[in-house]
Amino acid sequence: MGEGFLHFVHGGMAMDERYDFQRIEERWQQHWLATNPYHTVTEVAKPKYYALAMFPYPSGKLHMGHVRNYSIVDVIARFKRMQGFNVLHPMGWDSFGLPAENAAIKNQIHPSTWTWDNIASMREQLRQMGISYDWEREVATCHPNYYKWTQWLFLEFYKHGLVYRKKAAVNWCPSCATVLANEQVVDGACERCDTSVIKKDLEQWFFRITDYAQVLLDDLDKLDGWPEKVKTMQRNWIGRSEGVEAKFGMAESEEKITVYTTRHDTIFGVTYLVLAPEHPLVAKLTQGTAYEAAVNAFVHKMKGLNEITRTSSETEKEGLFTGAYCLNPLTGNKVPIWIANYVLMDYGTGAVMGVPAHDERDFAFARKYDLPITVVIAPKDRDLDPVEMTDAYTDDGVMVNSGEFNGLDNELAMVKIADYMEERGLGTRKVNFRLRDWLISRQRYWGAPIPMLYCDKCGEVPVPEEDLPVTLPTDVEFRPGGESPLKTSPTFMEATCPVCGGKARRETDTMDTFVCSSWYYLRYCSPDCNAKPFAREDVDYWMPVDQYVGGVEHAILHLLYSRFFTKALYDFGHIGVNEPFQNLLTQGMVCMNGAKMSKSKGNVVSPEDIIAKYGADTARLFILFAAPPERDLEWNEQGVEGSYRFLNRVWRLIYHYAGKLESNAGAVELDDAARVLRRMTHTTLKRVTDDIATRFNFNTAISAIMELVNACYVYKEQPEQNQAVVDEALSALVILLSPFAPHIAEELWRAMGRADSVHLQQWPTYDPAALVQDEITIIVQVNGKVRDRLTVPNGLEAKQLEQMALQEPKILQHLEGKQVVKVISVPGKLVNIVVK
RNA sequence: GCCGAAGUGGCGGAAUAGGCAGACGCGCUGGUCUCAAAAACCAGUGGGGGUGACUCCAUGCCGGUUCGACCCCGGCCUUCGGCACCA
Repeated sequence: MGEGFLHFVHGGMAMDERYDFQRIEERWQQHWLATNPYHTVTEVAKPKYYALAMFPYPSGKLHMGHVRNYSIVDVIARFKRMQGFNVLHPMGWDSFGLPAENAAIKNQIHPSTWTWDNIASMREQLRQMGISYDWEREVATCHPNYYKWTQWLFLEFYKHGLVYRKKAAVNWCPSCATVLANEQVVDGACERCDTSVIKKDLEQWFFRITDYAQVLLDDLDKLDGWPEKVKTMQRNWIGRSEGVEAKFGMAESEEKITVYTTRHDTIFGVTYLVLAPEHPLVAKLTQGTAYEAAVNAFVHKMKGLNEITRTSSETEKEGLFTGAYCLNPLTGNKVPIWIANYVLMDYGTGAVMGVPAHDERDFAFARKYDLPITVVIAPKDRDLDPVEMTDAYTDDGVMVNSGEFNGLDNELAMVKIADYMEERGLGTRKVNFRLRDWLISRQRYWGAPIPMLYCDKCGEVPVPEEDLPVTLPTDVEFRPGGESPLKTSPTFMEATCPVCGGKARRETDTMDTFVCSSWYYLRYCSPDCNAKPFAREDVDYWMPVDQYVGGVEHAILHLLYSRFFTKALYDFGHIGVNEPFQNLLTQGMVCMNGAKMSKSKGNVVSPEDIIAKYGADTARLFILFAAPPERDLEWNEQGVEGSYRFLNRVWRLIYHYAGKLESNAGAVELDDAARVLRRMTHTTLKRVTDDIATRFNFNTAISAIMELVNACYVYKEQPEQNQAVVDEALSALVILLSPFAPHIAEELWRAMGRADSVHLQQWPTYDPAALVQDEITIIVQVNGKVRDRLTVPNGLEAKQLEQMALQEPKILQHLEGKQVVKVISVPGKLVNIVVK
């Protein structure tokens, strides 16, 4: 046989007959804790690999979703490490946030105490999982050494004009008593607590993410390693559209109303115009008219409605005529101005034109209020009669009733009309985005304080860099209410203006926790850096993250904000990459009885219990075996027992051989059984390597390892066994198992007499020569149906196979009375005989 | 409504490039061992028909391409996820 990459088993550590997972896991966890074998440093000469799981909020308890997430990344990290990469695999805590503060109010415990206690217990649980983290890089966003730099970055964005303060109608969650970003409002409700969100007019801080809308959209095309689903969701969220802002002059004044439309080819068909109830012109148009009272009542009613009912497409369209008219810029026709619930003030211009013939929503509205319908685009195959129409016609067609544009395809008219309007000052082309600026102010205590001051003389003043961090005061009261608890701290509020030296007032709002999590992957590169948020040389080496893994629930929020941060920091010249995450894997949920595991559904299985009962290796193995990573996973305790049984089976196999295999005295001719086992060893090496490296299909990788174990058991029954072949198989087995079940693999490795760690081994490569089979099975089909199997020498050519197939008695039976039309012969695979 | 993903045994899932459908595991059935049980080990396990060698059916449904389709194309159905008055 070949020289083989492995040595022989000759007794190592004494081995228990029983697989005592508790003792084993504890032993190696202690060892890893003491030696931190996964500590990594920047080594420019070595190829790097940055493996990252989304860091958790420290709720205090690990759940199965965490276990799955971290197990997946750990396999990748261990695999890459064994392949010779310098692997960065850090862990930390997204540790600011509301639950800590709610606990403070409820239990009279300080958020800081609550949080750090939780971190301690979760860190312990992670250690019990045996994940290969570099614990020296641990970060916590609530630590002053971290949030100092969050504040520094805020000021950096401020300096570059990407942070501003404005008064705006913002989303307010009455239950959380704070404002929310658009992204945190789901179906008009708070994404945390599901309470209906209301609008409040407040002075708030914003990040100018809209400046990056176009590049955030464009660069999605570069992210080949991201799931299409996530990119689609981001594209959707950014919501780019191209259209025209058209100016409608008033019939009886000099006012102009600007509307935004993407269907300027239909402007000739405008029969009414609608303003958002909040539109500033509404009051002006109706003041002192007969319509004023009714319109005011309508506007008042709309303001009282919450976000859900107001923006749901289920909601009946409701509107009211204002009594005013404007003029169609293309036809000069008088157009009535309405207000309606479905027009939103914060998109476009807050005013839309109504073209019932070619827009579903306008059609419904026009039918309801009996507004005229003018057809301006005709389908090629029929005529449209406004009276007969039951639906708007929204497809392409030929222009009609459109003056000089009649007869053109509407797509061409789109261009011509835009040109026409621009030439005459009737409108301008405009690109619009649905993405809004990111509101980051939170009226809560447990967050990074926004480092700004207000001076009566100098106005808004940033806290100087040398005064950072602005630390959270401890003399605050926690009580439910709408004001930041920081306002209850006298020592915090009062400050000195760094510009004039006079009295200044501190900003009391804290930052959205998504700000903290938008750059933590950079801090991991140089967690101890004191002069900057991160050291340039470290970031240059480690970034981008090679593989990021987390739940799809962050598809927009965290992933979009992080991309924005990376791009901005790139533009400021602080980092050399403009996308943070090269490859993204969105793992599926952990379910039980068909529903996502959750407290509210009462179908939760605690990782602690599973680890206590079966051990971490079993838990990891099952969770990786039960489904591929992207797919939802159905938890099944019997499946867990299966994984536990498998580890026991491996244990007994090694136990059987440990100390009994002796050094082989040179090359021996292998018999059939030994050759089969050796081939199995090498096909398994290939399969497992491919499954991990190219597809992250850990479930099939584990299946392959199981098959190798089964093959070893079969070979164990051989009276004459080739010890070198067995040793090679067992060594491969333990190495292949090591990323999945690190504790037992280490224990077995040592029991096999190895002095060094299995986790420090080089990932083995397979011997292609060992895969070669002398004889292979060829299937023989007649009309595509399998009729026979032939065992033939490997390497026969098509013609030879065909001849052999045509001589088989079984095949001849099927050919009887038929005529052979054609024979397809694929060497190494099959022969298909087509008959009539 | 729009966008996306997925539908394969009793269950979780395999089939990597269009070539043996159901790997691996769970469950179940039978057996060995045992006073007995558990564990472990061995055998079987998609459905129908046949004593049998065998044979027919089968990857949500209908059609197509192909010597050959779980896989490619067209049309539907169902489930899940996202978006949802964005002008």
